[in-house]
Amino acid sequence: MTGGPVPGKRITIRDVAKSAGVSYQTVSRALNDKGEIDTTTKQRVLDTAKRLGYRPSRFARGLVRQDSTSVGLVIPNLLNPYFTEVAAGALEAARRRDWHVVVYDTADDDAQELSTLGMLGSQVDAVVGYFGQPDDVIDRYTGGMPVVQIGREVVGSRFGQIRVDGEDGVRAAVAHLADSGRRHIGMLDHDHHGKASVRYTWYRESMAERGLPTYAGVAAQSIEGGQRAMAAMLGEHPELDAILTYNDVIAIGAMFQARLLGRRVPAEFAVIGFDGLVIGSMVEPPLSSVRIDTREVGAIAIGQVGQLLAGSKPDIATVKGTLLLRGSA
Amino acid sequence: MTGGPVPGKRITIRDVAKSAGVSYQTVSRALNDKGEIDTTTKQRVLDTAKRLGYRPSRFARGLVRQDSTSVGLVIPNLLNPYFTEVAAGALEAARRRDWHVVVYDTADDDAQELSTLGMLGSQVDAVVGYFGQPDDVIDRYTGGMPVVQIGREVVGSRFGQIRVDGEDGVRAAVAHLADSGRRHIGMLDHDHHGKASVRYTWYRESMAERGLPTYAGVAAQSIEGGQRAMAAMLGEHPELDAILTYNDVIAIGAMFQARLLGRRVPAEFAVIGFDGLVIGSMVEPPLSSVRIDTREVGAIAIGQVGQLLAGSKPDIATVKGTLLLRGSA
DNA sequence: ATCGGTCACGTGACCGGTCACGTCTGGTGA
DNA sequence: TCACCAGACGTGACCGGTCACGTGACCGAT
Repeated sequence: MTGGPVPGKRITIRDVAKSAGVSYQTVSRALNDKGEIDTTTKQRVLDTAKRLGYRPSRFARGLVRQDSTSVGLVIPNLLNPYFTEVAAGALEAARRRDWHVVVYDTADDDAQELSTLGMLGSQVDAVVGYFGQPDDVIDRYTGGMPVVQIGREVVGSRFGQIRVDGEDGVRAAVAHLADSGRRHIGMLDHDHHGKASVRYTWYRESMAERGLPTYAGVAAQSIEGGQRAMAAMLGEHPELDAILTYNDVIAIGAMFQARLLGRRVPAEFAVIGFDGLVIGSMVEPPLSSVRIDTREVGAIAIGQVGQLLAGSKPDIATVKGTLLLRGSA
Repeated sequence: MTGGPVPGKRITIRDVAKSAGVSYQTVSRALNDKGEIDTTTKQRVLDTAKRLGYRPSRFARGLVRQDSTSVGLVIPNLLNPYFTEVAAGALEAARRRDWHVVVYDTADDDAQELSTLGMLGSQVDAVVGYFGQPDDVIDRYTGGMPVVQIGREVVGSRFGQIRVDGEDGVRAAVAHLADSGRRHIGMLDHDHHGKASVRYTWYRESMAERGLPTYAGVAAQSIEGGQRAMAAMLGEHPELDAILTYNDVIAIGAMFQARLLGRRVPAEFAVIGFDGLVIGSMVEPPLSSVRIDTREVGAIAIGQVGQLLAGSKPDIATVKGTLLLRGSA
């Protein structure tokens, strides 16, 4: 009557069989609703299975009947809509091939990333994602599995790669700002690992071409992060009349903070983000941004997985960013 | 020299062994960096493995060494920030227990949901999520696995359950609107399966208590959906001076549309959403809402999984919604 | 009475790995 | 020279299921 699962040992199909007085095949039949089994026997088996707290092993089950391909999508932060938009794009593309996608959040944490990659090996057939670790580490942890990296600048690994090329977009953004009379254009980069992003490089080069001074700051990739960084930057450089940001999330926070500090946007202060998120059009004023086609990024990633699984190494794909003017600049 | 993976058959560890002229145990040693193997042999094995395109079976590997618990989180739509906030809460709680969480998006599609649940059985140890299917169907597809349902009104199944109780919050919202002189308060419900949500019931009862007329509309759960529904509703009932919505995403679209149609918010037209999303504070004006503690929902869900895995059935948990006034009402 | 067919169930093999142990080889000390 | 030992590798069992097939009981038909 007590029953209940025993802590130490796993309950197998054979335990159920023994307890119910049948062979394990009969248990399997009862569990999987196959025919060729007496109704009363089936019920008895089902009852003892429940009483014993039996749960089938996902591995043993998967070992026999091979499921469809499943792709792991590793993203640093579910709360950043950019990643969920990419994920949605990948989901959609995978759906067309009848693949499954499982999403993993690494919380922007290196240890989590490794732990995730480790378990990934026994969960999916291929991995797509944004990784912080160097290639060789990822290689070790994924153990030969197809891997597609998004937005990584390092080239020439065995992985599939998608480059996000926002150079023209950033140049256009700077041009737009300068042409509308802005002279003190800053940039809020990410604060990741303490090294500047390529986006910052694009900004600096564009500014240099025009002989404009640069103002650099870094922000945590959240709305609050953008707010704090904007407050600090405006405190230090009140003369600023425009800001570019590493991404839209930071931009939204920055714009919000700038308005809190009395700057009228876009009249006195212009904001241009990066990503072109949908929610950018809902803030006030609607956020201008260097837009990336997130859906396409996701779709390309899935496409590269297909090529890798088929055994060929795909070319590096490039997705270009384009300036999207909405209202904040 | 050609090598390459053969399409039809899976390459096993024994294929590699045969091709390298060793036993499969030696291959296993080489692959797993175990000792007791000659360096040159190891290299030779590694080379042939790569040449053959060998990839270890995730199932066979998992069968032997049992990995840590992993929980599947099934959500209808990654693009709705409410779900990603809940997911983030669950991720955080799972992280504390050293569990893994994999996120599945069902695209609000019944077939996808079933297909996902089916594969889930061989991927995770427990499932948490928002399901559209009736309990018995879910029961069949999950095959005895612990399941925690969020936001389902049907009670009394074998699953863990989390109820989102926004009744007081909705009542407070209606009270607030009525007290500030609104008389024509409508509600935009979801359009799912054609049946009204409990949130709508709460609205209707609150309105009835005050003897106010009700105005009902339905919206797809997206910003555009909210826009369209709001446009339709204002077309039909221009006298409306306030709107409640099924969730914040709809509310943001609705508010945006109301302003496009010339309504000043909150002066002439009040909007109150449901969820209390972070991005609600970034729109103009900041969105008032019946706030749900998404982080807590995620954490409770993981807690219930723990209880179910331990063999006990948790009580139904209830998370209350509270009125959060920000600016749109 | 014998045969064939169906039903309910059991037996063996297998999926693709890992682990414990056994075996073989070569080198070393007595 | 021989026993001993350690390193390198192979053999068998096993993980927990599913599937193809075999077996025995029971039934009606010939």
